[in-house]
Amino acid sequence: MDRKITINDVAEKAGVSRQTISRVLNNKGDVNETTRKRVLRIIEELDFQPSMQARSMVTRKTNTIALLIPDITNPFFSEIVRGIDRTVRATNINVLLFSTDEEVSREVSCIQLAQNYNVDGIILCSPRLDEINLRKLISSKLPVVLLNREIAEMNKVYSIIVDAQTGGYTAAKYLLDLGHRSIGILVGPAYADSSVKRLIGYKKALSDYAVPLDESLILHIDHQHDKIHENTQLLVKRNATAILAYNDMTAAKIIQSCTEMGLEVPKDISVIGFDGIPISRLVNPRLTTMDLPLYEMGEMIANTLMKMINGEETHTKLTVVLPLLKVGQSTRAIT
Amino acid sequence: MDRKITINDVAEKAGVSRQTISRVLNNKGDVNETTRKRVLRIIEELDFQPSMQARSMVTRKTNTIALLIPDITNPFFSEIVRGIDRTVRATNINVLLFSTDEEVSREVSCIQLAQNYNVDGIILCSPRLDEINLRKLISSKLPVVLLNREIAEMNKVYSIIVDAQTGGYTAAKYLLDLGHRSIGILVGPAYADSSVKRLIGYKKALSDYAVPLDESLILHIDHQHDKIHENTQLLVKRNATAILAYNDMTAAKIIQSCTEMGLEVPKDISVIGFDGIPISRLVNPRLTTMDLPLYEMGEMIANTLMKMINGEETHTKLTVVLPLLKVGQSTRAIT
DNA sequence: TTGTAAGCGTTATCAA
DNA sequence: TTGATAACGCTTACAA
Repeated sequence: MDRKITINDVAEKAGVSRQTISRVLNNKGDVNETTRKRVLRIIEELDFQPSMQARSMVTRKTNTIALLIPDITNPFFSEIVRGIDRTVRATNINVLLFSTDEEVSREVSCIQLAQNYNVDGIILCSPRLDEINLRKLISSKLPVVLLNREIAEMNKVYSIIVDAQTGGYTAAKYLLDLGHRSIGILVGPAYADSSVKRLIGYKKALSDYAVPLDESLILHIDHQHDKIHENTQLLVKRNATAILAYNDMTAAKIIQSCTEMGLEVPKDISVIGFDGIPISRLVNPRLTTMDLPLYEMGEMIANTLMKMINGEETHTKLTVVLPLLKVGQSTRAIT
Repeated sequence: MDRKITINDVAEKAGVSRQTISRVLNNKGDVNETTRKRVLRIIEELDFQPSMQARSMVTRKTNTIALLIPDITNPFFSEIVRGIDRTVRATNINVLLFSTDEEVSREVSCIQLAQNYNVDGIILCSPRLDEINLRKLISSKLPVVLLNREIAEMNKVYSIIVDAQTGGYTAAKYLLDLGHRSIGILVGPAYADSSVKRLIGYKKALSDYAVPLDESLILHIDHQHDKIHENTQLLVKRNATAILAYNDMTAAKIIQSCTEMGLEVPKDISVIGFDGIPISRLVNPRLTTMDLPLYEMGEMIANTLMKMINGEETHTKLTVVLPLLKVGQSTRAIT
């Protein structure tokens, strides 16, 4: 039964103390060049892998961050995760991934877990987590970055949020400019801040154009059972000439539903997405969407967290990302 | 400066030894019911989070597995990851995610890192990693599961692979049955086993139908700079009436290129995808594709790895997953 | 330039 | 039912 090779095995074989091995490992303190070479050779020979656990215990650094997101298969998140991963990688930090499925109980236990792991920092995307648990987390010494979640009077936390209101406004305004007056909107669950904000923007645009608000054109979808098809049918039945989709994935499904109903996009009905994920360019017709710099958002998140971890003061407490209109072929002027 | 609460703090406050706290924590050994209650209350009060590092050091279990994949934004992987994550979660195991971008040097260092973390097991998807490094990993005591990679005479490892050959054969046969005789194929890089196998299946189908092989219809694409548009143009110029795509994402891009060239899919040209990712149902026209049970593959991978970790003998050393033809609207019979 | 001793926070083992 | 002691593998601080 072969035990794992430890620093002691290396020390013994090299005929030096384990402290010297440690010095070689960490390039710290002076080590005789001959000794260093020999130690390195022996490390290689024995295929010695220093234990991060043991190291963490004394350095109080794990070089690991926790990442809590609802669903890794959602391209919105996976793009951001890629940005985060690529960025932290350069600093030898690794990512512990927790998928939460937006279940609050799971989020709470994942946060606990992350703390058990003594991660150096945590990135949290969780629209539903209650304020009490959120504040508790932030009050701990652990550096925290929030994605799409703001919290008042907490200057120990950094948030990056999408300006959903302006996004909703811009998208609606664009359709209004195209002549649409009956615009349906499919937003996310009502508890999500982004849904609320998106609706405010939408309503503001309508009112700016003196278009009376038709509440029946506002529909909410649930993350789990989305019922896009039913909702699209409803909106069509209610004479919507354009639809603001919850996100690009939803937009693609809406277009599909329209096609199945014998409607052509954008000839018969316009559809506009949100997020600007890679797929938005691949569906047919190419989506008009509110584009977000997802990868770059991941970079910003990671960079800020790393600064916090290193104890550097960050002046930025909040980054607001503005979605930009990217015109594709899923919208057109009404005649 | 508030240190982290340790088991000793709890012990002191509860007026018992730390061993008793440990017993309560692990439900191991007898503890007086009154004591247990008190200890639990104090744990709650102090918000004590046991350190996994310290625990791991003595138990030699980290409850963590490493997951090495090329790219998390690729839906093929993110679906599988979701299956893995959901499955291991039930056993209180967590996932350390390493994105490798298919760079061999990074793969090697990630494997090292995973070992530094003393993970309990590792899931590896790395078509390019050299056999020497791979065998070295497998020879260690660490349980390993390979995705889309077989290795000979190694009965310490479990592989799950897609039957790319049959997949290529079935797809090509389907197109041949539809009357196509000039079938282009876009496969992945030549070093990837899956590309080679896919081509073998494709060629076999052609020969079964006595269709002469036209090498100019076989194109390889690179993971990084895919040049789908150029390749599609080439195939069209060479009079392909159908194209077998590398995967669904590629298929969507091919369709887009065709559209830009003024060709209609499937009227003018048929396109068939591979993998059956969710997007295949959302592009227009809906993709005909070789469908794979990605989520379930993730489950299988996770379950097998957990068995290996628990020291249970697994009779299965290899799972071959058969892609099934799922007819959509991107293909049609030639007249 | 190198070595010795102590300690990180937990569990295992044995004794009480 | 509980406690004392050693051990896990490493780094830090100090001494040689």
